Amino acid sequence: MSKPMSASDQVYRHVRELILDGGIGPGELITEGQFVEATGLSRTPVREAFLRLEAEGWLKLYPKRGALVVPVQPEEKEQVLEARQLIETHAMTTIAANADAAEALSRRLLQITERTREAMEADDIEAFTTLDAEFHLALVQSSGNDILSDIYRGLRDRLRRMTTRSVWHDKTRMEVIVKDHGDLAEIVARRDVEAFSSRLMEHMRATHDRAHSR
Amino acid sequence: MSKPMSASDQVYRHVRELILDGGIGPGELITEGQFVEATGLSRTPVREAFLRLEAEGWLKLYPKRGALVVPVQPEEKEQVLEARQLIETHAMTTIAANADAAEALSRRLLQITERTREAMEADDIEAFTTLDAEFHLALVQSSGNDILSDIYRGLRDRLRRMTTRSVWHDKTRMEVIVKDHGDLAEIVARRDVEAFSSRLMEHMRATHDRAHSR
DNA sequence: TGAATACGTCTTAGATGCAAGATAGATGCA
DNA sequence: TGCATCTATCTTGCATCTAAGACGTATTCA
Repeated sequence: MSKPMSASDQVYRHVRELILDGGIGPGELITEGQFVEATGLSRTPVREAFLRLEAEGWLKLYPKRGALVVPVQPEEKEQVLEARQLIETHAMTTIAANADAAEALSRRLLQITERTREAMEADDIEAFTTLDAEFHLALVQSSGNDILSDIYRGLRDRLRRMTTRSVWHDKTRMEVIVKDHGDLAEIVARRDVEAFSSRLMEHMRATHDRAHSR
Repeated sequence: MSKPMSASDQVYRHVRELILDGGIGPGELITEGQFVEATGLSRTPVREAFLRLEAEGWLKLYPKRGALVVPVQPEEKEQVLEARQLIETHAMTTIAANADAAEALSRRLLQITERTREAMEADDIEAFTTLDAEFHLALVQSSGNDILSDIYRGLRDRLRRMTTRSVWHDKTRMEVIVKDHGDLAEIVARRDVEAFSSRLMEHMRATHDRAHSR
């Protein structure tokens, strides 16, 4: 890996990972001191990491009090899902206008899906989640709009914090995900935007929103 | 105003404004020292501002060398416009599903447009641009998705750096903007998504993309 | 002349010092 | 006891210091 990995980068990733994986928990109040002790570094890099995390919306800094891990609003999941749906469907619309692109993408997606299935069979959760992300990102990226791709990545991170870990450990659920991805790839080949949109909606609901009521 | 306005906040806004208004120019290399001198503050707050600006994508920090004002990619404007179009149209789609909401929004938009016209006639550029932003944001916000609203705000800032200042000083152009907004508000009342989408596209092209060729 | 290298300067990464704001718990008073 | 206030402690905002990386330029050597 080609990483400079400065001290503040390390702290940044460390804290970020804790937040995303739920190791810290929304609403919790953390301090610089905690991580100075934990990492053995000085306050400067810890401070910089906190600043960055605040800029990205994970923390809210309260002067002389500490840093609050921004709580997840109840409506946030709905909104993130809506935004992801919007961007992915838009990408699909773009791609559907070009038969060659659609075919190439479909092949690529099937390939990723195949690797995802292998990861599942090998019980490699790490690889599975990475490939799941890769699938959706490949779709968005193939539309060629880097800005939307960046936004999409951000949305995915936000969702990650809200999705129960158990999802990625449930074999049945993993199978459903692989099947969904296969279906979606096939729909891409057919360039059927409508079908794609509704199938994607089901897929995301099933994955991230087990107890969807409305 | 309810602003804590810490030292680093000040530097942050100062530098950010310079970048957005073109006072610094893409591709330029700036250093902490410059702003330490300019502001009389110490390196710490300047550094924090730089960090924040990097996190938001305005600067790229090169270790031991300085901070590069991220250059605008030639395709970036296209992509930002596409993303804005996507989000605004999506908002319109949501709103069109609810007759009452559509009517309320339309009224609100006409109101803002009226104030915009007044600003134009009073030659108050500052107020004019603020109200222009308010118009579009009101539209997006009325769809109720805070996350999309935040994203939209970010897109607007990016665009600001790419839009010639002259746009906001050209009386003719200002008149066109006011007229466009009036049209859009009226289309919202009619709940005609298709018309809205194409009218919006024209509007944004005319405003931000004078020399659109493709 | 031309390439390698040594050196001086500029700039930042990170450590530390200091002072002030915020809070919780102790203390004093009615 | 109940309430106000005082104080010790915790935490951060900002300043400053050290050291090391990156470059440009001058110097040396062939």
